[in-house]
Amino acid sequence: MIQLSDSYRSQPPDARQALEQAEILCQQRGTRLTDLRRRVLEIIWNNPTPLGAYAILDVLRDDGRQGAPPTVYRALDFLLEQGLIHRLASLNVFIGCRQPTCQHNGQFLICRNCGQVDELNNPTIEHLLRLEASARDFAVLAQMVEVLGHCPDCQRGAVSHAG
Amino acid sequence: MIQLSDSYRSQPPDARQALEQAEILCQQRGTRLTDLRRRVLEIIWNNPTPLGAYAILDVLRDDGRQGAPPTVYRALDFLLEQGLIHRLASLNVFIGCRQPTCQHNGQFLICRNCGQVDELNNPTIEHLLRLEASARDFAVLAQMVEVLGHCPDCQRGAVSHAG
DNA sequence: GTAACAATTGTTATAAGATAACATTAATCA
DNA sequence: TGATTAATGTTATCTTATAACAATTGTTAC
Repeated sequence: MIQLSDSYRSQPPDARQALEQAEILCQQRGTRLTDLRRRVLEIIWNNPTPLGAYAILDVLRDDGRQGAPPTVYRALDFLLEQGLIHRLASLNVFIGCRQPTCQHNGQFLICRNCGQVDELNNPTIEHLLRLEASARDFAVLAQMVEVLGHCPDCQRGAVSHAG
Repeated sequence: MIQLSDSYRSQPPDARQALEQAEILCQQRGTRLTDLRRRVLEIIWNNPTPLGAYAILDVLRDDGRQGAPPTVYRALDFLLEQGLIHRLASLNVFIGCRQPTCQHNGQFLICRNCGQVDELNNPTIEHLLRLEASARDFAVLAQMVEVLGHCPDCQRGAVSHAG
């Protein structure tokens, strides 16, 4: 009997809630969620699909903020360190983490058509990878599990593409 | 009882053998393994660690060949299509496939220190991912599973870094 | 409060990875 | 052989990411 992981796409991402949680987490950890960092996190959560660094920069500039690539990348580095966002290496984009309280890597279903991403958290997969690694004396720092394909909507012929 | 996958690092990669097999596969499929494509595959296999596109281009130029980025990327696209190489998205590098005859995605243990990569093939992980996907009506095109960490040698304090 | 120090952000420049568009050459086939 | 397709050459450009240093802001000791 195989247990599937919880799904998170069904719970629509809530930017406000994510920001509140981030605030609390950073306070607990003694790290500083500055204006810039909070705003970057908010931009990521507000978008229906994950954004690249330069797309985030564009929004910051629309805000009237100054900024160059390092501005964004530094904020992203902080958010990654705090486990508040994930980076999807196959698309070079960033997505808000649905469960920032627990250390995890997550697995992602990425739609190539519309860019929508579903974050899973199947502990068996994570466990199996750790098992394979330790059987080879390999010390794991991070796992990247990304599944590329087509989401249900796009299979049905929806034509909206990622913005 | 969990079954671990075969390991491939123990079998040292053999460029000549890989090229022979590629030749046969392309012949069977009616695709053309041209001089350029064969040479790119050979360059990838000859290197102990996976190479990026521009590193491959450098070697081609050392050969005395003409070439620009598209030259390499087109050859890489062909080799990817034929399943003769894999692309590691977390490092933007390319590695020869140890079992090009069967359709698979593979899992990779990538050493952040020395760049060595071990290709696994744990069918359970692949199966679990397909299961998770189909439970969400997600149509899978490709899986990307990459584990970043430190290989046994580098844990023991070997200091050689990726070239 | 203020000086000293650390952390964050601003700024310029550039590195690294990838592709678009079109010209040229090589292979295949009627 | 000429027409057609596939592959490669070539130039330019786009996207992603980081290095290096300056300016600003926050924090702490006094």
